Amino acid sequence: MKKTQLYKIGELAKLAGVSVDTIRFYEEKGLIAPHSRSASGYRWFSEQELEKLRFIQRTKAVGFTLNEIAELMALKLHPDAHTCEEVKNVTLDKIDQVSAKIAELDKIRHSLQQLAVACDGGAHSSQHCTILQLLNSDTPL
Amino acid sequence: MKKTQLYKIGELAKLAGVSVDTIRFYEEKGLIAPHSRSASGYRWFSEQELEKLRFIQRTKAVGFTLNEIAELMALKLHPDAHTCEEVKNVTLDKIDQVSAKIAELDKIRHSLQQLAVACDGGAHSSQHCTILQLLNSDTPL
DNA sequence: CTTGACTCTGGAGTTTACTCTAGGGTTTAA
DNA sequence: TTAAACCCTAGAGTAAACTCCAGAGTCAAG
Repeated sequence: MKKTQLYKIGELAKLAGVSVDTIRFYEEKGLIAPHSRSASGYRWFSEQELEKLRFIQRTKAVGFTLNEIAELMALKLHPDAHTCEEVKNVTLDKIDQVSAKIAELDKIRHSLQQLAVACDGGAHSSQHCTILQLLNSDTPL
Repeated sequence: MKKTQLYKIGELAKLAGVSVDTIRFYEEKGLIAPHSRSASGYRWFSEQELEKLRFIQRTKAVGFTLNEIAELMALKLHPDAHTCEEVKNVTLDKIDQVSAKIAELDKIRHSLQQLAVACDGGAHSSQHCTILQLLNSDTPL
C-alpha cells in the first residue's frame, strides 16, 4: 500500500506557490481535479495534483498556454493500441515546438552573453551595441 | 550611405506577420516607434522596426511578456561608462532567466522523446505512462 | 460555545495583449 | 475623377488567466 497524503486547498496552494483561486480556476478548466471531497464539501488533493500544479507553473513559464498544457498532460501511453499512432504524432509535434523554443532561447542567450562580455569594459567598451544588433549580425562588436 | 527602405504600416504588418492594430498597439506601449511620419500623418517604418517586430514575436513565443521584452530591447551597450555595470547586472539576470527556461524545455523535450519512443510499439507499449511520470521519475518505462 | 481561520459557490473585476468599430482623410489605379 | 484600398484617431470589445468579493458553512483552539 502506498501512503496517500491529502491536502486541503490552502495547503496545496502554499506548497505549489499559487493562490487557492488559481487552483479552483484550474479545476474549472479541467487541468486538475480534487482526489475527493469531504462530507462538508471541502476539496482533498493528492500528491499527484501537486505535481500537476508544479508542471503547469513551469510549463507556463516557457510560453505554453493552459490549453496547450492540458494537451501535454493528456499525452498518455497506455495499453490501448488504437490511439498509439495518434499520441505519437501529437508528441512529435510537441517536440518540434519545444525544440524551436529552445533554439530561440539559445540565440537570445548567446546575444546576452556577448553583451555581458562587452560590458566587462574590454576592448569593445566604447562601442554602441544592442541585443537586436547582436541577434542580427555575426560580427556585431 | 546605406539605403533606408521605408514601409507603410500595412507593408510592415505583412512583412512581420502581425496586424496593423498590433503595430499601433506596440507603438503605444513604447516597444517600437515609426522612423517618421508623412505630411498627411502616415507612419513610415524602417528595416530596424521590422527586426524589432520579429524579435518581439519570437521572444513572446518563449514566454516573455511585452514588458520584459521592452527591458530586453532596452539593453544597450554604449559609450556611457556610467551605466555599464548596471547593464551588465540586468543582462546577467536575463541570462539566468533564459537558461532556466532552456533547462525546463530540455526536461520537457526529454520526456516527450521517451513518450514518442515508447509509442513505437516497442517492448514497453503495454505500459501505462504519462508525461508527468516521465518528468518525475528516472526509470518511468 | 464562541471566535478566527479556513472552506464553499457564484459572480464581478483586472491585467495583458490584442482586435474591432466608427467616422473620417489619403493614395493610386482605371 | 472616382472608387477601391489604404491610412488616421479614439474608444469599445474580446480572450486568457487570473483575482477579488459577498454571503454562507466548517473546523480547531481556548
